[in-house]
Amino acid sequence: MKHRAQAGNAELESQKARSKLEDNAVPKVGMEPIRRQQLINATMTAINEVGLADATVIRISRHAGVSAGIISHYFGGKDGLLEATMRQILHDLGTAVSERRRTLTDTSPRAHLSAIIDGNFDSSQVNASAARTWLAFWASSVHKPELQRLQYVNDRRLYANLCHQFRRLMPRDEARDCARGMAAMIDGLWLRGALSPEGLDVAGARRVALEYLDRLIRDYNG
Amino acid sequence: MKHRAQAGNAELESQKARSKLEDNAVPKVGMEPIRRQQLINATMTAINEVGLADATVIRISRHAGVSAGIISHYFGGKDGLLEATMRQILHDLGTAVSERRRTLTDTSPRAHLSAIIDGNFDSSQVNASAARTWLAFWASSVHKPELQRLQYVNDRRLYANLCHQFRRLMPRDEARDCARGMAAMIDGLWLRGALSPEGLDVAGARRVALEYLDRLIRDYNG
DNA sequence: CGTTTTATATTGAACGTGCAATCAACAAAA
DNA sequence: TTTTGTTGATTGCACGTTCAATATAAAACG
Repeated sequence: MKHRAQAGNAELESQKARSKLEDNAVPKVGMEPIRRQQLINATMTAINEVGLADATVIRISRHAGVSAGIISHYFGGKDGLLEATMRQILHDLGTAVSERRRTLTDTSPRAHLSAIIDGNFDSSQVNASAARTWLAFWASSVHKPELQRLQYVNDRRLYANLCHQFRRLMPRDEARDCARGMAAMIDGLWLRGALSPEGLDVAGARRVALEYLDRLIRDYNG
Repeated sequence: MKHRAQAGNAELESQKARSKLEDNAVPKVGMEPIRRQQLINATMTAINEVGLADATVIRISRHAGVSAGIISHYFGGKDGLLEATMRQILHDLGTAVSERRRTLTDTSPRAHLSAIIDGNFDSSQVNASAARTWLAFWASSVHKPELQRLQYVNDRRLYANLCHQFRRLMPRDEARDCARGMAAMIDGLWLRGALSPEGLDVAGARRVALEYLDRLIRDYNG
């Protein structure tokens, strides 16, 4: 398992350096996890470059350095790849958040809440590829039940986490509004970052979000 | 001018009632503004129904009760129609905001700011068609220069309006952060409303946004 | 007033393009 | 020999655009 993962990383790192000939000449076994990861990364790269509408299977597979047929082979089709890509992004977000919360020494509500905020602005999330892919999935999830389900689960998790921490500080109804507001603030900063040609100003976004957090809890806890 | 506009409304209102035969039998002059509006409305309806990716010219034109060729005739092509649709939405938003600010009796910063908030949650903006069309354009504006330009202008206008009002209450740097935060809050509530299957809870969104506003200005002005 | 001419409005079949998916063929590893 | 990995030409389909054809409204004319 460890070895395979390392081999995968090595493959990925040298992906651009390898020529097509080398690639053709070395069909090894155990490629599936490597290829899947390559294709997911290539999908984000392609969406960042030309948008979801023009991210064709040929374009994506070229970015991954493989042929187009591979996508159907490993993901059953383009839709499967897009779904896997969204899963990856959601998974990375979940990891970024829970990792920060796990390593907290301070267990106060404020500490948890700021860890949630920081996790949402983690570098794995705010780079141009991830941000624009997020945005594309937001838009298309509205009309694709499977993506909608993924988006909904993620959304509820963020809200529930926020609500639970605010609940430690204030009555239920107030906590609900605070969680609503905080979730909207995070998504809004995110959205504006994805739309901005310069990308998200992480420091600025964190400052605004944390200041909002402090205003929300000022009346209840220092 | 007045007559033509009224004829246009009459056309629009009876749009669904008229049969194709009637339609074919009555090619009148002065149809351009009517058709343009019909097609823009049909575009939003189609995007609401199946998303931007599946909003084909045939689907849109069927919604408008005309043939597909008309789109190229009046808008030069599908892209022209999409651009005109985004322009319409931005125009409606601008109108909703400036109308509320124009009729203010109270000229305090808080009154202006809450008018801006209310305008952004105006009924012309928060219905499912408009909200989902907004979302679709957000995503595609990233890769289409003309849509990006429109989106950017609108964005700066909101930010500048917010900043100007906050500036009346506090120093420049603080006002900037407040405007940043308020803009993110509005967009975030909007985004979450567009993603939610139940649509935007306008009353709840206004409450959260206004409460945030009051927290921001509490230290400076009652 | 009736008739011809011109301008405007609209259709829908035809066309070319570009896409995702398929699959026969091949290559290396086990 | 079987399993796993990969290619790329082929296929079929759906899309946006074009344009010849048609039909009415308005204008010009006698």
